[in-house]
Amino acid sequence: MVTERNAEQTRARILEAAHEEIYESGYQGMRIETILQKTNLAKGALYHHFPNKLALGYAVVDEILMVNFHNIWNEFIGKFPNPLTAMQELFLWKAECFRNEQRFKGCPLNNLNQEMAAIDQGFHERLEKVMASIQQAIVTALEGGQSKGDVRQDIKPARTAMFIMASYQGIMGAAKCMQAPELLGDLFGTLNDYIDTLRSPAHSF
Amino acid sequence: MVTERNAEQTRARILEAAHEEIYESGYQGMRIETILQKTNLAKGALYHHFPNKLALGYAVVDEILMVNFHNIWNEFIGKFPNPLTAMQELFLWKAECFRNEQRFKGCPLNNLNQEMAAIDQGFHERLEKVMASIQQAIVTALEGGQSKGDVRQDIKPARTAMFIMASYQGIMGAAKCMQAPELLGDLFGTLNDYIDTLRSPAHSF
DNA sequence: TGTTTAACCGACTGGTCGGTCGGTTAAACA
DNA sequence: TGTTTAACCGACCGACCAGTCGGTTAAACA
Repeated sequence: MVTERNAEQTRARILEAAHEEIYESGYQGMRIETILQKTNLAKGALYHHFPNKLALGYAVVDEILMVNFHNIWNEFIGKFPNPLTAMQELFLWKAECFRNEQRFKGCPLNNLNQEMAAIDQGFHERLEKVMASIQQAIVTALEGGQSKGDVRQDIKPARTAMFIMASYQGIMGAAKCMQAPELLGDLFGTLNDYIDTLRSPAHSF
Repeated sequence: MVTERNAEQTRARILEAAHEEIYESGYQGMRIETILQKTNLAKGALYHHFPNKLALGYAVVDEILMVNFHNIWNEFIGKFPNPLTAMQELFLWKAECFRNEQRFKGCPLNNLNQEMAAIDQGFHERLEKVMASIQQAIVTALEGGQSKGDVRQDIKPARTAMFIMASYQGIMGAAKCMQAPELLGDLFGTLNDYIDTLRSPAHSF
């Protein structure tokens, strides 16, 4: 049965449009009006689903950014048993994704972080949760690698995971600033060189 | 002779207040009204020195961010002959600077980059210029280190410089996001471990 | 089919904020 | 000391934009 009104789907469309707009212009630069145009909705519809702009922003973090990361991460971690290789492949894939971007907008999570983490407590809490979730995923993968003998025993997973995450975002940010996604290949290549130094030397014999 | 009106000084005070406000709230979050309060000036005075908000933002990049970086860089590069050591010391000093920050606001340059580089062409051009200037400074230092035998011959200065710069900003961004400047010690420590791998092996003998 | 309800509509509002403009005053200079 | 000019003042304007609210309509259900 076809229904012209579908609350859940409408909500999802609003969220998706908001995500795009935040990625495009930042949270503060996002305009409700633009979202209405993109979704072909009237203002009342949007404010029926979200109490205000801030709640919409929060929902994008909780329901889009969090989910997107986990989908990609699980895909790569499932494909490559060695977590170091999985990360390296993920980075190379990212570099490939954006290679021909005409206007490279960087990492959505990093963008929001830089813009809002120090300004708004609610954003800070939610973004920190996403970051912690990513870090935890990397830590778990590294620990798994250590017990399998793929990863050096002497590295501290928490510390290493945080550094890789930070470098990743820094790289995306630098390429965005230069408006040069073609730099991603080199930059992730250098990061991957570092990741190679984390491999267990046992494999060299 | 004491003058109550000093155009140059007034302009500098406006610039400084604008810089603080951008660091505090981002360019889009910066309010002209706040700058007027901070400087005890009327609107007419501000618009006498700057045609509009955008020009003020641009001037902050050109005249504050650019200068601040070079001052710090020259200080460390002058103090430590080995460029790798100079960078490591600079990072450790930064970690120390922010250790007890109650609200860690990250790197001013990175913040503006993330917020404006993809939105506004004028900001992009100016910020790219600052980034290129930093990269060039690192490249020059690395090349000097190579000819002195302090830095491995097989690394590519341009590529390495860009990676270090990206990692630096990523680290500042991650610590900002977590609102945890105490992480800087660990993160810069890990970056410094990487920098150690760039030292010329000749020194081991 | 009548009733209820939740989804959706869109004109309007109220506050915010960048920017203007006619004026005032300090400083430099003749 | 009179004149000019640039520094500075601050009331006001108008555009923008998040959010409201009284209404309308599709869908579910009795």
